[in-house]
Amino acid sequence: MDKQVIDPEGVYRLLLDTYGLSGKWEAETKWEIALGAFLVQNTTWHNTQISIKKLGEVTGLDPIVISELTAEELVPLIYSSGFHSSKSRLIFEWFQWMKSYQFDELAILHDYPDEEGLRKRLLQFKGIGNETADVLLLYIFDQAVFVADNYARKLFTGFGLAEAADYMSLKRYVEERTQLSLEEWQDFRGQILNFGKVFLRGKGPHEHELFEGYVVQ
DNA sequence: GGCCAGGACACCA
DNA sequence: TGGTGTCATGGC
Repeated sequence: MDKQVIDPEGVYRLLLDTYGLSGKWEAETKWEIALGAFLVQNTTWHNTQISIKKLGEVTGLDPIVISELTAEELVPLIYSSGFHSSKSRLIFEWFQWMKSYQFDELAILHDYPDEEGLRKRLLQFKGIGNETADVLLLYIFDQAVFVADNYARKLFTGFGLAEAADYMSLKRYVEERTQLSLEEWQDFRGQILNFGKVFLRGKGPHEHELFEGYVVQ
């Protein structure tokens, strides 16, 4: 039984056709998305939501109000999503940085016109690594990038792609072979999360039926 | 009661 | 460059 060869964009279409779920990030503002991206690190979305709710009760998720809190004042608000020491510091640093640009991401894009330069700047924050940097580029700065997180690597590993073993290798592989609109890139990320949470669960990538008929090249 | 979740980082060889 | 310990809460 020969497997059908598909490219990374084909994987996106396959997820859409197979499961038909929405990949949209449910958030009111980009501030909420950034907070979610920081707080969810190595934590469940459930615990993240508890923190965001508490932050919302105190600050209204207003970036100006948040930027006036110290890292110490942030700790009890984000306690339930774990790693409160490092995450509170990161949130503090992030909103101070945004404040220095009058909370205007377009002003940041003006200073960092190329995606690589902005990505390097994001990686300078302690607490922002490859995955969070790409999430910020994708949802805050509207850059067409691929987030090669653990679920993405499991997904592409399941399709037999050797590059999926390494974050940057998979990111480059997918980006070089895929032409999507910004909204589709954002949806792609959401589709992969849905796949990981809802369909992969505890299964290893090779145990999922989706992988039986296809290989990615 | 151990294990892990939508990571990142410091330290080590 | 690659492997390992650490940070921490909440749900199962």
